[in-house]
Amino acid sequence: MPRFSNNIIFDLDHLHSVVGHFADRDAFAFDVETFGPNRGVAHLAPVSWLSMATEGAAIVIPMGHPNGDRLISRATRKKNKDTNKFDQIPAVWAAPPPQLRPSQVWPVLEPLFFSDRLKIAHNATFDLVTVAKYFNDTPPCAPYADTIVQSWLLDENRKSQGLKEITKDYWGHDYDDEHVGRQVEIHPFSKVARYAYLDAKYTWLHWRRFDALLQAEGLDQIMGLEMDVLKVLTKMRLRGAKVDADTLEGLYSQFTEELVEVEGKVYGAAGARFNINSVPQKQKLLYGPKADGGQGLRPLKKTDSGNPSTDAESLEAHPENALASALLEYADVDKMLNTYVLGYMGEEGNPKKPCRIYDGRIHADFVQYGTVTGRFSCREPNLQNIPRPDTDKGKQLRGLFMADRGEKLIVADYGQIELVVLAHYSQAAALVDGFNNGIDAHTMTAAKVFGVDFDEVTKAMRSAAKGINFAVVYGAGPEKVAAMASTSVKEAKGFLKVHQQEFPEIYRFKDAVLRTARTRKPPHIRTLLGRKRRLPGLNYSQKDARGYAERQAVNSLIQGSAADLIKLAMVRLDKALPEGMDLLLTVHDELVTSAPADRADEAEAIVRDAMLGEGISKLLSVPMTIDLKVVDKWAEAK
DNA sequence: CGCGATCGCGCC
DNA sequence: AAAGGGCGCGATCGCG
Repeated sequence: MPRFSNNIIFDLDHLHSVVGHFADRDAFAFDVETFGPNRGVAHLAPVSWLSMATEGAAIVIPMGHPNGDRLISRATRKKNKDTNKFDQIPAVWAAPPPQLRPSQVWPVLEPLFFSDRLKIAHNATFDLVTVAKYFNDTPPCAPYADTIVQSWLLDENRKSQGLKEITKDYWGHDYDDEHVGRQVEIHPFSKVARYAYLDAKYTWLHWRRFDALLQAEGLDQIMGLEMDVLKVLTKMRLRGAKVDADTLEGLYSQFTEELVEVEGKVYGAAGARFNINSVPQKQKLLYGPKADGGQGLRPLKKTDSGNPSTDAESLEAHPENALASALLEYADVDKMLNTYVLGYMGEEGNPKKPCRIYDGRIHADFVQYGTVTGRFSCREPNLQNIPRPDTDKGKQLRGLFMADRGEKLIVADYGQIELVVLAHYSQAAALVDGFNNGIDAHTMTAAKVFGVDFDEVTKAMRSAAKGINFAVVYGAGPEKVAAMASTSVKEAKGFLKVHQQEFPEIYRFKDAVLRTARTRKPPHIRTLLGRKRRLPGLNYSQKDARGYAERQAVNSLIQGSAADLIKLAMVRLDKALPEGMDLLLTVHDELVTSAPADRADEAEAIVRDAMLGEGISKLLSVPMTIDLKVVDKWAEAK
């Protein structure tokens, strides 16, 4: 095989011989180029290029690229007389060279992609799910390595973990100034060939480099967990979560109607029509002098740029004002309709708002490298911020996510996972005792802070204690605690002082975390399973900047350890689930699994063991708990 | 017209 | 710069 020369495969004999060479190696990197309107939707995107690389060699396989290299007419913009907008006229290229067809290529690759060789990709879930459609919706099998996850474990604070960015940073090579990968089908053949080849080549080079760095930093264990997680995420993405499309249509009508009605209320109260979503206009109308048509209200707080805030908290401070109340109503309906209902349905003819439901299911992208703490993020759409079923609309929206016919959802979430982790690390006696005796953590905190028995804790006391516990985990000050407990700042200071007396171990723990973290180079914490969060700010000389880093450090240890635990639970669950049962969603401390209705009991036991069994519980000195419900709709849990 | 910043808000 | 940690997304607005 040639050394990293641009080796393009045009015929089956060549393909066979190349695949044979790759099969002789333990590991290879691969990358797909997709095209067409669904090029970014992994489970739909058709592949026009596959590139592969291993030690000293890389190849590209074109299979349907539409362009040759000779330019016939360049891209232009033309004014459309009807729409009065510019139409993009793409460049026209000479005919492409004859290429292998996908139906010829993939069967030859099958033995390699389903072998025990290590398959390496950058953002591997995308490539694996993309390739799956050529193999009966089955993704290539493990073992996997993902250079985007490696890059993230090595530097979680990096702005972008994209292949182009890290290649520039680590190798000093900027090879995609023309953004060829964004839309390969508008570029000439040779340019795309070179691009695809470099993607695979650098994926390989990054893997080698990162693998050594991860070992050197003691991050190989957590990388192992993440690669097990990757397999689970690939299955989740392929499966998707079923949504009730008919009910969704109904919600569209209902919310649209309601929005029009509330809009009328807003304009009535304002005395005129205006751009109802414009923050500057709302500021004028709410806080401007009455002489100018404003309401003359007193602002509660300011935005970052110094203007009076129009957020819900500010509007709620004026319950007697009709405009403020109407705007609150409007914002709620607007959010539900535009972010959720239309976010899933999409808008006809709006490429920025595509329909997210494909086969009756939403195939969200749980982003493994999406946070600095180790949690997942989720996008297109985000299924981790669906309204809770506490309100009518929340119930309706969460109720869209339902079990398939003849199936049930098993919804399980960890109880107070962050406080359990805090108890484990701090060994705060009161907290540990509370968890050992199955007492609600906020009630326990309230009893200690207010000096009463557990059964004497009132709602208000528990609510204040909840605020205090949040303050501990997030590092909030007395002002925030006061706001949460709706008391004075002075009283909140008192609460925090008593808390410190009753839970001294927590404060000693925090100090110890920071002391240790500061001595490391660079300053960082390590979570329960060894994940790093680097916090250079811990050594800043400026007090408030350092304080911010200190809050992040403590929170990252707790939040990141909780993330480690649920990731481990996901891997255990996926391994234990038999055919026909699937993990669908993961929401920080919650897992949603589907199973045949007549096997719900079996599924429940599997979920319980995955989340609480020996392999998990041994990691903490405090007992974990879960709240588990078997339901038809997600909204019915809780 | 595309892009980033800002504001605001849904979740854990 | 930041005294509540972590996200993604929609609408607006100003910039190039």
